Amino acid sequence: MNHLAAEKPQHLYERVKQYLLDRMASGQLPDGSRIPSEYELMETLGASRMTVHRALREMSAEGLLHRVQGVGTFVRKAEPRSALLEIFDISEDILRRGHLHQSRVLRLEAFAADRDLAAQFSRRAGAKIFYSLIVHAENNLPVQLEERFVSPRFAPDYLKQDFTLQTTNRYLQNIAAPSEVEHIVHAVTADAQAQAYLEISPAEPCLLVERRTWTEAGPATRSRLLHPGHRYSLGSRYQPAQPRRGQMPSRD
Amino acid sequence: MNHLAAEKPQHLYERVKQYLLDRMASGQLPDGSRIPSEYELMETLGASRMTVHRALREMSAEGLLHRVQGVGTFVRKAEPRSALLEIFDISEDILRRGHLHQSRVLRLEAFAADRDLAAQFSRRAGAKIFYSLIVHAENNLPVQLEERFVSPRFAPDYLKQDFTLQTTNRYLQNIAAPSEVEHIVHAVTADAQAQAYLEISPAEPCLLVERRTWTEAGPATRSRLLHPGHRYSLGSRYQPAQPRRGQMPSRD
DNA sequence: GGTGCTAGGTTGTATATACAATAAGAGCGA
DNA sequence: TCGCTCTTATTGTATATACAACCTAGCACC
Repeated sequence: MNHLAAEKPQHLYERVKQYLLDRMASGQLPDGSRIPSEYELMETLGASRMTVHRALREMSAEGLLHRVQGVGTFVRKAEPRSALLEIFDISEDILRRGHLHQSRVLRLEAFAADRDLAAQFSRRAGAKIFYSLIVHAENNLPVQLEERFVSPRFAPDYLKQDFTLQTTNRYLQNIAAPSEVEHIVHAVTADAQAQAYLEISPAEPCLLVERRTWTEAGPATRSRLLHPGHRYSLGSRYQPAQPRRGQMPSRD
Repeated sequence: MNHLAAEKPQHLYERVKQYLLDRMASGQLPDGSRIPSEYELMETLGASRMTVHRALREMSAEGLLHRVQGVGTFVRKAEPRSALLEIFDISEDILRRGHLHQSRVLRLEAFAADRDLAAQFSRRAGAKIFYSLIVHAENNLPVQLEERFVSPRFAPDYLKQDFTLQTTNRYLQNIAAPSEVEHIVHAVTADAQAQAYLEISPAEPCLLVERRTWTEAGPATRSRLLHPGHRYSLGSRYQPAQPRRGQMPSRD
């Protein structure tokens, strides 16, 4: 548990990024302001221009900076492209609306993975994988069917938890933040059992969010979050930062 | 139609990318296969290793390739899905997969807005609003029905454009980047007409992305992007930035 | 047979250098 | 004042080089 925020990244170009992120966070480089030129950063940080350039180019691609050839590099308001899917803890979502959140744990068990599932967790067929199936309700109306596979290596005590008190998501986040996350959003129809759990009609289209996470040690979790289409949708709203004058060359 | 595809990228590292995309599209580099090493590409394409390396690193960051130090570089299967909130230009998405993109403009006209729509654009009922309805196809299969309302104040020449040559998205982006964007993702069933345009069955669940943009001058566009659920999904994959792990919300 | 070491191939990072492309401003002249 | 050119600052691309990190396969050794 790194209560110390400033663990130094290993690579130099990452330290350049970190340096700028820190200064942006501390307010020394506010939104829209111009940051030091590549040459200045080169001297300040003792890195070569190519290394500084790489760091800035990547931060530009990530939407954190905006660069204009011949002019300079500017701070762009952090683009919460992940706001839509980064957190995705259903209970927080519901509580934020001031509604009642309840979980019903339908299954919580270990089982032997078939070949496909085992392969996704980098195991041999038959390896033990934890499994949970939970219905989340908002004001007593089901809004999410959460099916989750968890690597025992990642969360050995998964089966001992009481997930009516704490969501799986929060529990797993507290073990270790993933180093990589993948989300895929589908529109599907639920199978008969899922329809029963969610108390919906057969014709109801559903949003299916497939979420997979990895840590440095390998695959950690795989989940399928099924939402009734008429009760739930995903949204985000944000302001991309813009340079004060002149229009930006569309895309960096 | 998409003469865009044949256009030679100007920069060398982009040509390296294009070379690989072409070979991936033509089947010479199937999903999962190993691509030539940096040294081999260096000799084949006459670029330096650093340039090849940059191209591969970027394609890896884009999710097109998978690289393992000490082993090699492999083609990662390109699923038909768009990066969730980053690009959202369907043609770029399709072309990036090396597929054929075609647009069919069904309607492109002005009409008098009813009260609700007018209110969204901060106008009085009866105000003139531009409207377009376009089907986008990937390899001759419809993948998106794009319905769009545009403020005449924002894009006065909207109706004069040929949107088979340039997507609405790209045209509007070139006018001015929005200062604010909102996305909402729903799961729905299409109405009869949309089913016909998308060539899907009545039971097929669809992803509906509602997108609204604003500029400093006020509301600019409002769109509804409808995707057949079995042909298209939205996805994102990323590595959370380092400082984010275990980070406490600015208490110091 | 197993174990450990080594060599070779591949990707990852860092640097110095060179030149190109772009934008803003200084200076100058009509 | 207007318009033009030149200079300067800054970012963008390309290359050669060096070394580090990592994986695999093969081989010697016990």
